[in-house]
Amino acid sequence: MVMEEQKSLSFTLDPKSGVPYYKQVILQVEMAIADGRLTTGDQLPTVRSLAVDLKINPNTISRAYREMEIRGIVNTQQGTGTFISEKEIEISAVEREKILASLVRDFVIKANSYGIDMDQVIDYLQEMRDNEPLKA
Amino acid sequence: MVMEEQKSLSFTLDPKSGVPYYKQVILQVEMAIADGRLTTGDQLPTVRSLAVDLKINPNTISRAYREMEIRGIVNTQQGTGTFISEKEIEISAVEREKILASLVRDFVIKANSYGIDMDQVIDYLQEMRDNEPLKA
Amino acid sequence: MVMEEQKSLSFTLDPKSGVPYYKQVILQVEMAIADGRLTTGDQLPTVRSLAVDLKINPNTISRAYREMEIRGIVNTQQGTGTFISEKEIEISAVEREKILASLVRDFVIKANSYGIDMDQVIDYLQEMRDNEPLKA
Amino acid sequence: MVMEEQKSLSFTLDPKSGVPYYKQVILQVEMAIADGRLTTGDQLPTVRSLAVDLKINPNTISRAYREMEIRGIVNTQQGTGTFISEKEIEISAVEREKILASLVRDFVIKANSYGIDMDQVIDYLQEMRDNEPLKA
DNA sequence: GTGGTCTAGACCACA
DNA sequence: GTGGTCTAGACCACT
Repeated sequence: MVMEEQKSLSFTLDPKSGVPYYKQVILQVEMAIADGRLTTGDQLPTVRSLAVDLKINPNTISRAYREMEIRGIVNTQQGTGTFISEKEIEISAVEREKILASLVRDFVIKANSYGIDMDQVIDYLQEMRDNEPLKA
Repeated sequence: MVMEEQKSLSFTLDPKSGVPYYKQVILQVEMAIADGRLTTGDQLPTVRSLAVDLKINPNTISRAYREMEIRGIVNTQQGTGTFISEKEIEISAVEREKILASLVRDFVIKANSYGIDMDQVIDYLQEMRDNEPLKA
Repeated sequence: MVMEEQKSLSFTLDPKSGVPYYKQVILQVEMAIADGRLTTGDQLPTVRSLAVDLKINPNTISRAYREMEIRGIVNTQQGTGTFISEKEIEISAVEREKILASLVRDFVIKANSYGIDMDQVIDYLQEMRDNEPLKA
Repeated sequence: MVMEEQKSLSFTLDPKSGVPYYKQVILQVEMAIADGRLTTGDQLPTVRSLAVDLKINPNTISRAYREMEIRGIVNTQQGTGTFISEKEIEISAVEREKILASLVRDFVIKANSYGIDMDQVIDYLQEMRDNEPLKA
């Protein structure tokens, strides 16, 4: 029997990383969406509560949320909250294959600049996937 | 006869990463030294040629080289060029891991934004690897 | 002989309109692009200078510029300035016709809700166009 | 026989306009009164039906109606409905012009973002009008 | 010189 | 209660 690891959504900030706080928040939301911890309609923590949690200024959270709103990642309703928006992805398999190929090509070139080869990447990805929670 | 592994040196910049260009250049040089693609005495591209290659302002390359000079990573000889110095570059496993993680994370997020999930990405990469086993 | 009216780019704010300052700035940039006063590569006023001009806080200008950056309208380079980005619009005539039709349909419905008919709209548009500067 | 001009009453909301929903509703009622589509004694849609129509929270419609009640624009009779009161609505030419300008401006900007310029828009609209001269 | 990030705090608007 | 806007001012990073 396997422990059903429940990867809950919790935000953390690394002050030393050099990455701005608001970007760290965005990245964490994006990753949570990518691996299924957040999906369409889910509510994000309120600006104020997350600010308290992370011990930073509410404006900084606000900025992160606003930026995601502009990008269409989340949907904000005054007085109600901020929610993961519906992603309307309607592309054919062919199209998707094309996009994937182009993304991979760019990525390989970039990884190559850092001396990272595909085996490492694949291993890393598999590890990531295997640490995912069972989706509902 | 075995194909000798050809790890070529090539620079890439990601304008959207938020990482300043000059830092991206430094990082790539360091990684190349760390994994043997560059070694003591090797010449770096000239400021101008690299600037043309990357389509950015030569000043930015200059700054990267200057900073590496200060750190003792390279040696600049007026009128001759910039060369890798004797100093050993230590890039910890942790550091490598971080870079890898950040590259992969950005990639996964981007793929996800097109509705491509990790499984598809992994499948694609594996297929790619298996079909071109000898390509660097 | 006709006076060549030179519609210069000057920003103005209407505090009474209820439209947030940063949105007013964005709208004015967008309109300037739409009618040719601003085009690819043109530099916007610096954050600070525009703030002084409009007598508002630089952060507010910053916010407007940042939002346009995210939307891909402008391109920002640290230490250099903010520039109108190249619009890469590559759509076929057929596609464009489709989009236009759909935009117009939505617009007509909306205008209708406000009791505005097409004749008024057309007149208004023609007036707008005729006030444009001669493009270089 | 002449077609009687049919100015129908229909509500629309633009989520991206930044104008709160309740204000958009009020504005549209006011415009309808101003140009005769609604007149003293006419009944407005019920809160619920309009909320369903516009797919928004009934509270938002309530608020719009409440505010119009306060301003004396409408009369709410418990259990019966909401009716246009006797008060005259004066919407100045300036006000109308403003609304028209803002609608058209948003439309032009949007079209422009797809690479469609004003001339194309005007041509399209004129053609439309000329081909369907009798359509409301 | 340029823009970027963050804070602290005020006040407003929506539900 | 929610998020939105704006200010004032500090400090940092890039050219």
